[in-house]
Amino acid sequence: MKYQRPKGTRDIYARELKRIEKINSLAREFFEAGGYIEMKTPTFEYAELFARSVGENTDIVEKEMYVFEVNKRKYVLRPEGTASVLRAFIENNLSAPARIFYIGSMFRKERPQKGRYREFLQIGVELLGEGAPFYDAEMVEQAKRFLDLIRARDFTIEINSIGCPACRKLYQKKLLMFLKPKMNQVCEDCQRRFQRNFLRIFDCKNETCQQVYTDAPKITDNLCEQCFEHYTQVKRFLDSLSVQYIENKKLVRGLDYYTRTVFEFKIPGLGAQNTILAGGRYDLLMKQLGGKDIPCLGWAVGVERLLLTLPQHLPEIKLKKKFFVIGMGERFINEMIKIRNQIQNKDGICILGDPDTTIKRQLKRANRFDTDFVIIYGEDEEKKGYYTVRNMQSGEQKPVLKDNFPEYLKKLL
RNA sequence: GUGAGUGUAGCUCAACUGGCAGAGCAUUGGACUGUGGCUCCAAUGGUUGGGGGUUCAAGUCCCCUCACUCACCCCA
Repeated sequence: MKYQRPKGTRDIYARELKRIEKINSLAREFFEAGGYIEMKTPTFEYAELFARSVGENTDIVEKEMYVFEVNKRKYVLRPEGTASVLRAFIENNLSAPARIFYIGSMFRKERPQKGRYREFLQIGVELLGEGAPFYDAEMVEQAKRFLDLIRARDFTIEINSIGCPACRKLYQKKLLMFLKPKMNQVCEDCQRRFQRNFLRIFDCKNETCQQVYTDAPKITDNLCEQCFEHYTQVKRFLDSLSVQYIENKKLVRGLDYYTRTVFEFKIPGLGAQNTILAGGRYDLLMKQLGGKDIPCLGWAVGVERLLLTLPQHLPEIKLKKKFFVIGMGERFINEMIKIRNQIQNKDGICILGDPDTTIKRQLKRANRFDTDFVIIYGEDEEKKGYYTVRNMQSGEQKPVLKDNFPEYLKKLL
């Protein structure tokens, strides 16, 4: 094999592509009905943008971005959508509150595994300029409705509050006091995590680490008064909205910019990558990127992971009927074309057989193409002025007068 | 970046302790000259991922390398 696609990328075609397009179009309708506008931001951005938003010392920035340099300027293929949307919001002087959604490829240079690619599709939404707890709850409810719409099943909703920098600072001290004597019991990764992004230790998959953390103080129980009040109200609104959720005090986020409410939607049976949708509040990011000091929140869903969880036939895709035109000799070409055009104009799928070959061979082709109906045209048909229409499933076959064919077609389609 | 597993025909996979590289499906042709699927017969199809080594002999053992898969890190 001479050429191969780059590691972690996919060639998407036929049914798979149709399913993705279907999800995308459902998403568009869904978000537009909710008053959101679609935004397309560039696939690449200046590298600084993500260092500042996602976090200087997250792995995404340190080792997972596709960085390239042109004329001494550093660019990256975007690893996520939020930073770009905020940048665009600021740069285009949009007014808050703004409701924006996006659909597009993101890029991360990770080792691929199940449900993980180096180029992957995300659908995301951002609600810029709303700080009230009602909107936290509404976004969770919106995410749930979206998954319901595309008929994802068996997902669980986990929520938590990771507070603001003020409560986190006090909490960090408390956690350190608890963990200091136990540091030698946790894995190397956790020791490193504690230095860089200390909340992430709760994400560790190591069981002995988790045992240590079970008794550790949680950020959720150490929120400042305002954050606590906010979180309480978010949960109250979720109850009013009849959203079933699990409160997971160990739930944290990998990106640096999150504050207060965070949530993840998980589905079992996906291997290690069981989070299909995630989001939360990021009240400080807008200002950090040079915009006004306004609170924001959002979520994003990984399309590939989503598709892994949906049964093959979902989302429903209307199948067009397939036709195959058999001509019994080159001199029937014009009539074959005429038949084909009639079918295609009425939104049917139609391909032509090679009139130089036998009817047997053409039928075989038609069969392999998974044809619904075959139209046969040859000397007999010419003489008597009809088309022979063969139903490939039942094998039934009958002559249809040329004049009646458009009418007959309508019934078949 | 780290670890484990797997690479044999277009696809799915066999091949004992190192001893002639095979089967099913698919493809092509025929049985069957304007009628596909089913059946039967036959044919085509291979640098065993690549390179090196050990050996009389390597798909099999050793080393290197590439790719894929899963997991870790990280994350949707």
